[in-house]
Amino acid sequence: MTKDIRVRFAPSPTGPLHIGGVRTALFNYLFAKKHNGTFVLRIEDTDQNRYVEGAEEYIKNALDWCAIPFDEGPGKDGGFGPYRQSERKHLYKQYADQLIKNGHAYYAFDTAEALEAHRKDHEAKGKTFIYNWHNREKLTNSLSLSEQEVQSRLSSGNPFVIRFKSPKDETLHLVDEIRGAIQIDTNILDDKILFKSDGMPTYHLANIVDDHLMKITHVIRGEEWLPSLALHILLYRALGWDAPSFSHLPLLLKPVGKGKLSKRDGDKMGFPVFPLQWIDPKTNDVSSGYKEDGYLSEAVINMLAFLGWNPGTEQELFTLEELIKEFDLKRVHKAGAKFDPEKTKWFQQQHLQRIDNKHLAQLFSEILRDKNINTALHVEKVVETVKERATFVKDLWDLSQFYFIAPNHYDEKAVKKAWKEDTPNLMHELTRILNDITNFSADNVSAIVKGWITGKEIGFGKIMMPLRIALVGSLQGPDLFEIASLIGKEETIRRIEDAIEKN
RNA sequence: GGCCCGUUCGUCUAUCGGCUAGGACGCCAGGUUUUCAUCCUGGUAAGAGGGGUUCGAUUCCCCUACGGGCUACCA
Repeated sequence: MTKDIRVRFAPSPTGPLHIGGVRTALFNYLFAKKHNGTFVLRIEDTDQNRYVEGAEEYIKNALDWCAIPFDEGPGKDGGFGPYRQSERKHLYKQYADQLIKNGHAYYAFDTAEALEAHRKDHEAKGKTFIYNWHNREKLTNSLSLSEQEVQSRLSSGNPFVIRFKSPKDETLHLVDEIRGAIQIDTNILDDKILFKSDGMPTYHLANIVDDHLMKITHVIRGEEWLPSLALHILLYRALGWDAPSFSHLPLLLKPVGKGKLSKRDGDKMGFPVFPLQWIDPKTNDVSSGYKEDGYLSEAVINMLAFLGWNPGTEQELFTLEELIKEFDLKRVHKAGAKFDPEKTKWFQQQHLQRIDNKHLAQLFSEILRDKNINTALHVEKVVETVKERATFVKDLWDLSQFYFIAPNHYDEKAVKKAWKEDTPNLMHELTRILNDITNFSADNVSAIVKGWITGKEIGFGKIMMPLRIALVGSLQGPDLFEIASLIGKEETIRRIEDAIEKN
């Protein structure tokens, strides 16, 4: 029997979940579902100073909207809870103690000011201060101080941290599932703090302890963690635990310029960087979200999946189910990807087209309701005629409002181009023709009107263009006979008479 | 500065030693739509540079350049 696959998404509740975080969550989700595994959400709130009200709720709502729900997490215990690190606080200290006992960690009493002074000092000499074998003996810790001194400091309440004792002169052979073998010389590692003076573990300790306790088999996270991989592997070894497999995802970069994608890029270029809208609780600043901007979650997910991954075929349009079926970590690209808002729109447009007319009509009806449009028209038919030109559901209104509201003004350029001196007479004649039609289907009206035009031996444009102006108000829109048929004979004739009067 | 990761059209990417380097977005042109948009067809455009290895390198190795990340009692 193979081990059950368990993955986790472990965001820090320091603000709204960024689209890059959603991508990380998505890849974890896809991997888990592909292998019938479990997707765990763990809230990494060990830094109390950076905690932001509402951030956890936002994360959950975002995953919800994206339709990538977690199987286990806060409020959904699967036997490995609690899932907030702040609620697991009591668990970590014992492991830090164990590491001290085994000689893999030590107490350090250096103040932040003292360390800062060391850094400045080294910098002035053109060197980099690293708290490790180079100088740990010269600093204030349980390796340099006598045992009595350490005991007295501890019992007198002297603030301390616990640092990992990085091994000397060793070459680590690490494996990343996406990047392959990586070698690290342990001499360049610093003695990272595992346990803070406020009684909380740092990310490094909490992460390893929780991943172990929660039986995580595959760690899939952002590339910013790659430099910490050596430390993490060393921690597993020091604790005597088997390490999970690691995959580091490439980062999402700015559409233009240098660096990774940030909130400011979205503000500057006018595209959302967050799945859901976020209102900063302190400043009341509003950051736009894909949902509120009218994007379908399917489109956003599809777009995100293709940032750093591809199925190796030429298919680009995927449903979530298809993504699960095709997903493979081995096909994740290594290099960072520049975010492209234009392509996102394309995915949106494509996914909108895939919604069936009935469902789309339902979505559109909500907009009509908001606009107080009470219509006897068959909304599904309306949607059918304009759908293909829409990217967002909200586009449907601009594209089809003439169905519901007769034109109250006529596009000037169009009138100038198509409304000639003889037009009123022709339009009058047309109303008489239309009035005699009993079967007002698009096909029938089309056949009769076209036959009439042909018989008169005048250009189609002389009739079709003014008719379009009369029905739509401008020279655009779907097939004219479809429109006429949908709004019906009486309304069609009324609009033509209106146009004659007003032009 | 140090360490790690990366580098194919403007952008996202395919290619796992044989390439006329394929697809998608964007852009341009033509066609369909007797309108506009959609749509269809076509076009534009790429292996960072230099050394090796090899009969043959985009593909393997090295160097340089460039890009990215990390270098906190943040995650």
